[in-house]
Amino acid sequence: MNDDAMDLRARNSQATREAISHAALRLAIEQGPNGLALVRVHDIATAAGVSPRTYNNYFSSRAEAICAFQADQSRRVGQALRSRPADEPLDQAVIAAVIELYTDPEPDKAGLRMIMLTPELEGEALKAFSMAEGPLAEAIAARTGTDPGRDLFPAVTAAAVAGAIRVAGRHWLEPGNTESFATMLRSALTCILPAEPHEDPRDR
Amino acid sequence: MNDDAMDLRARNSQATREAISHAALRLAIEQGPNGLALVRVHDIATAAGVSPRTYNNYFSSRAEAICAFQADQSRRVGQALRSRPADEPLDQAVIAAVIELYTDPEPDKAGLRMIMLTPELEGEALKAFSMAEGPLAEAIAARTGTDPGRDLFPAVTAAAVAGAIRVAGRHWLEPGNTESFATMLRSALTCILPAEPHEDPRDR
DNA sequence: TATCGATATTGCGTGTCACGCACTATATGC
DNA sequence: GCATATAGTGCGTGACACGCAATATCGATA
Repeated sequence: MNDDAMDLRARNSQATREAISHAALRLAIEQGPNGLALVRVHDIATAAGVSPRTYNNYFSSRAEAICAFQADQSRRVGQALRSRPADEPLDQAVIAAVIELYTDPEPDKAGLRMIMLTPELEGEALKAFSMAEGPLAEAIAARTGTDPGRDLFPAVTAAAVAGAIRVAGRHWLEPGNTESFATMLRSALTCILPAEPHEDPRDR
Repeated sequence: MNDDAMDLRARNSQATREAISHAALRLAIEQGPNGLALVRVHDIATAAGVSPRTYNNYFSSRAEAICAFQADQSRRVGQALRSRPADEPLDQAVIAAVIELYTDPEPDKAGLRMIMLTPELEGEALKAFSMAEGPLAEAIAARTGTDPGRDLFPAVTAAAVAGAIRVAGRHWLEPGNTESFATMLRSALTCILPAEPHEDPRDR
């Protein structure tokens, strides 16, 4: 995660990756949610200062490049939860972690709008948000002491959290909306987070 | 939904749609999760008895055709919830509706495995499951008397339910697993369903 | 039942894309 | 400073999605 932790090659690689992804998102935003077809691979590559073939070494579709930032963000949720104090109740820890992660740099409304409101990006956007589920489920399992192999709670909760973030984003983008993103996230997450995992009566 | 409720033309349309989708899924299963590239559009069209161009009138990608059944299934969740008795508590109603819908015809394990375990299908599979969210959120809002414009509860719960179904499916597919799909669904849904919507302290 | 009109199906052409392969340039480690 | 692993690139290919226009087919109505 820290650039210092990576060797020089990996850092360069990461840099071009971000250059491509950033260029892709920027160009997509310029054309708006209905002009995605106008964003050609050649343009993205040129804007990022690489050849089209190189673009394709990093991403296997335009959608993937455009949504890469959201995907990376999602991947960090698990780690964010792990960095919360261990004695914090699960619900508060998750809420705090998510809010911190999604509002530390001012969230990019244009980018989120592009990703969530472009029909051709729907699948990739869902993939991006669902990237949080795996690591998050593990972090939840670690925190609650549940075995993710037997108990569905961690995976289900992780999926629910990812869904709540998505819904919060959607509502945040809605036209007449004055609330902050943090507020929307808290409202959404509160809907599905119990303080402790339920006892499943079927558990053995 | 009832065939009788549709125009004859619409019924034929639906029939070819299903023929194409069915052929696509069948061919995909034959090649397995790692041979999706071998399923050509031409093969799907031929197997369905239509021209390649016609296939493309119904679906705009192979992935969409393959996942169409799951998508249709998801679309029915809202209606299934509405058909539960009005005095049933929300959690029980949702659980009963989902189990009924997903186990009435014996669930197609091979199809589910194909859809959920094929990397190239991941985005489309997520889209398919998320198809449930819209109608389901409306049904939940209707049942709980909440205004989906102001309150995030219906949308968030719908997303959580869709996620829980997904996770249940994933676990159901896991190798050493003797439980029935219904059991997995109940376990998963129990993790995220409160009997009643929470009071959001921020509500006004 | 015969005819008309709407609609589904199809063929063709086009632009784009993803990717395998082989070659070159670059920089990393010794 | 040199050998070598790794990133970047050019070219060629196969497949795909889709617009357009012509045709076949079906369903309703008199």
